[in-house]
Amino acid sequence: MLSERRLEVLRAIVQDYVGTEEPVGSKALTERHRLGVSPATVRNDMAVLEDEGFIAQPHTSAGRIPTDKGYRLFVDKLAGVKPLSSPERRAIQNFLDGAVDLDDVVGRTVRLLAQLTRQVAVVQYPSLTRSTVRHVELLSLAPARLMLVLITDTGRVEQRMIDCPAPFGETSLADLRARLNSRVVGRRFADVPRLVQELPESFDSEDRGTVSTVLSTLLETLVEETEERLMIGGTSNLTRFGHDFPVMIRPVLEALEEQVVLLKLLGEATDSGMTVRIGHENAHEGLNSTSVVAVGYGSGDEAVAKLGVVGPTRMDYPGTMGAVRAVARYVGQILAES
Amino acid sequence: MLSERRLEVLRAIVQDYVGTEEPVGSKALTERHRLGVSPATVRNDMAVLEDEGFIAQPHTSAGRIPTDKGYRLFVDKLAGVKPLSSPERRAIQNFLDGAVDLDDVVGRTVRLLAQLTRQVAVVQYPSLTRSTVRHVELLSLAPARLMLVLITDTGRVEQRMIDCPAPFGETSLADLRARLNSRVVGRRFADVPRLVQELPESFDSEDRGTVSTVLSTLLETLVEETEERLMIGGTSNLTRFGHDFPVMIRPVLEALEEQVVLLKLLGEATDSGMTVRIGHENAHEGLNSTSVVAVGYGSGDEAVAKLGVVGPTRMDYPGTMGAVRAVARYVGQILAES
DNA sequence: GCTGGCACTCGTACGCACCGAGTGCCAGTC
DNA sequence: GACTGGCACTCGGTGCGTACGAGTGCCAGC
Repeated sequence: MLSERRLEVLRAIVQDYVGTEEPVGSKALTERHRLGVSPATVRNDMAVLEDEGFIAQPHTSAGRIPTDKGYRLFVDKLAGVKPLSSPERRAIQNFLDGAVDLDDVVGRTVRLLAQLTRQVAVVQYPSLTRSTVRHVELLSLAPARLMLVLITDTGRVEQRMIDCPAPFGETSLADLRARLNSRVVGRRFADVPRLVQELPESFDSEDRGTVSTVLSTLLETLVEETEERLMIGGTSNLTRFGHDFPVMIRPVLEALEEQVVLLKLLGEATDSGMTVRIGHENAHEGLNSTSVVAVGYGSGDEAVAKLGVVGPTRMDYPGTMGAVRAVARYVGQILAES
Repeated sequence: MLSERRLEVLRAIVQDYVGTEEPVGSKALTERHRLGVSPATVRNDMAVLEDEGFIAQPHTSAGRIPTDKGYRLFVDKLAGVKPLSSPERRAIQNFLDGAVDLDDVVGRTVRLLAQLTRQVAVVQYPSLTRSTVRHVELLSLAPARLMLVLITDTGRVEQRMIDCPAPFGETSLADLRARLNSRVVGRRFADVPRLVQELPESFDSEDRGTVSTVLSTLLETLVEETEERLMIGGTSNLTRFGHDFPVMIRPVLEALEEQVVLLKLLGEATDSGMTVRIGHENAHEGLNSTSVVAVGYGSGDEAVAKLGVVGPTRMDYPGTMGAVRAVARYVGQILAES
């Protein structure tokens, strides 16, 4: 186990490196932090920290920089989450309150996060799996062509075309619409399949085919749309990545374009509490020199989706975590209100 | 007026520079192109071209590179639009055919364009102004709370909540829904205001307030949503920008994040035909070292939206223009079918 | 009007010396 | 035993001078 002072040295190294973006040496450390010991002692501590793999030297005769493992220890043990200032909180609330619909909420959230953290922000649209149904609408576009519109409690709307096996009268349509809604409105998506299972049986045999088609389209929509959408922003912050950035930035931009990668990234975050993945802890290779801070957010107690930021491993973890957590909370509130 | 050969020299310079990304000298030119004259003659021609402002030297004793004005002449007079190969055409069609809904069409288009041109692609969602109404749906969520859903012929769906001044019965609702649809379905958005103008008068006085509210919400939606959405992709292609790219890329990424800027950019493109804006021809400062190739696309004869790419001024104009034009055509077809 | 020749420019690459931040180690001190 | 001051050493970065060569402009000659 590392002594208290050595941890203190590690903390100081992380803080200085994050601030200056330059390898930090023993002398500078003692000058900028009241460690109460001489540079020589700090050097000894650094040697130990390096042996343990928490810091490294880019080359001999240079200062030390934290390794992924060093950041990990810093995040887990040495740093808390820095709460936002109250002006910041107010600004968040004001900014999010102006949103008019779900797209707008997500869009504003992305911009907000990117601005607060000066990093790339990723926000997942509220997931359908945990949402409930607000309304199902059926429209007749042509005698044998219907449109199914599904509205969720989070304000999301999905629509699908349906080609019916047989013409379907307005009365039957109204009937189906009413029965469908009475069964599923207010229910969770996960429960819908069970709830509509026996619906076709109560219809005339001539309509049964269409009813089945409608239901299977509905179920398909539920499943397909669980494949989530997301929005990203603040990519210009990548230019602040570092000196050797041209080579770093490419794979990151590429990873950010792969929605699948990002969804997996957010998906890996644990459901409750904040997840921080540092450097090589990220499964995707292109993100090996980035850290991801993610957290779930939701309209109620439960998380319906996740949001987070992607930035260089050399980031201000306490500040970033504070911003991410605060934004997630406010977005949750906004969703609950609407 | 420039002689035929001088134009030929300019064309050769543009082609070589686009290919090599290096200033091109007189000797190299004569070697790579059959100009039929000696380097010395080419040098004279180059001096003239430089006087006229078509090419420039980064520094004395370096080759020449085209100026914005040079590219302009190249695009206008010296180069055509390079048609895609038929395998490419087939690939486009196959790729776009798999789309399931509007979001998917736009998403696929962006990826396709980015991949074909190896540049940043921008696709505007089909505009509502020129679309027609496929259906208007009204749902009663609570006694005095309605939801308005507007479905366009391009497959776009917009929804709005409405708080009614007074409770609104199911019968009245059905009545309003029917009358509304009979008036506006198949009509262009621009015509809707006129068509629904006198609708409230035919309702009982107690319902009239609600009807007016509904109509004004509908009109609002039409107007507000004319503020278009768009999707961008292929930003990782920016890394291929050039050597001095860190300093170039930042303002470009920033510009790309400003939807307003992009919309203006596409908006400036003329309605019919392809628009190419080169370097400083772009109003936005951050895009002064990029060129924008944009074209309108639509489901019928008329353009409903625009798409295009943003890349370095040093781009393969004929190829890019070919790809943009081809993609726009196929997207138009897809939209017309659905 | 085109061409070959020639002097000139200037950016780049390379070698080299110097500087200084930072280290590791060791002997001395509390 | 832990800390400190001192010291030799390493090595990347910087500045400078030189050599090189691509490319130019100009001019005389065909």
